[in-house]
Amino acid sequence: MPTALPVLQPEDLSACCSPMTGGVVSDDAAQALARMFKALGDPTRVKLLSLIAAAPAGEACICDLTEPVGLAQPTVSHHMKQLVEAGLVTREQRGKWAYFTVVPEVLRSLATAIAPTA
Amino acid sequence: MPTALPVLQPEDLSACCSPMTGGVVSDDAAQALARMFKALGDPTRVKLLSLIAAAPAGEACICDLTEPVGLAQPTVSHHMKQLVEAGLVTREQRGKWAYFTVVPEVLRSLATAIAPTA
DNA sequence: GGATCGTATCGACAAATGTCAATGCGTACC
DNA sequence: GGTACGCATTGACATTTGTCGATACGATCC
Repeated sequence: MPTALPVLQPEDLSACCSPMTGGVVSDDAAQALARMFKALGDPTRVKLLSLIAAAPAGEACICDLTEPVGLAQPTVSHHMKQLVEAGLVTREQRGKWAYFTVVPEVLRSLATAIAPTA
Repeated sequence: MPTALPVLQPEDLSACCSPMTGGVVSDDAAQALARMFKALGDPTRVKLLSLIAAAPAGEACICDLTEPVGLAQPTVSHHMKQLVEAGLVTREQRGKWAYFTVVPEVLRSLATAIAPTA
């Protein structure tokens, strides 16, 4: 990363997530959308998101995720950082553990952005 | 690309596109989903998809796309190949021109896959 | 304070990605 | 046939990405 993009905030959704197929998107919107899609563009991260969503209280810590995806802890931590920076997941520190939760509004916005208008 | 993955077919959708957040996805589903998301994980390709969808008959040739995205013709061709291989777009040769069209069913499936169940 | 545990960061590395100039391949038109 | 045009492929390059071991940071517990 050249200059460390800021974490995407839910407030940015209005600027990005009108349907992609309902008219040419602006450069900024394309950038914001691509940022989120890129975060989902790795099988491990798709699985991580799915694991978190399916976890008991809709939240999971790194220790819950390492074994299911079969990767080393630093690698999982790295992937989670990507998901957080894309705004798809939030991170909350509780004691020694970091709990991750999906952000449904962002997923919903992404879904509407991708759904064809026709 | 190590071994040139086959082009994703719409028939594969059932295997991949149940909601990501409605239970842990299989490795195959994660792979298929990530493949499509990765194709959308570049601002240029988001814009290309948007341009095609917004084009007069819902179709566009490379020559229509080069100028709006401001990239060289081989680069645009390369990006289009990615979108086609991900199954998001189809390619049809008519005379000298190659016409590209979005595949609404695939976009719809992707949208439902990403939409939170809760 | 010291030990332990869960995460994050760093450094390194191979592999993949985005980009372009040059070139090849079909198709249309003369 | 020859020429022009649209597009794909190739080769090259810098950048980014996914991965891990080693290490650092913070919180908890003794």
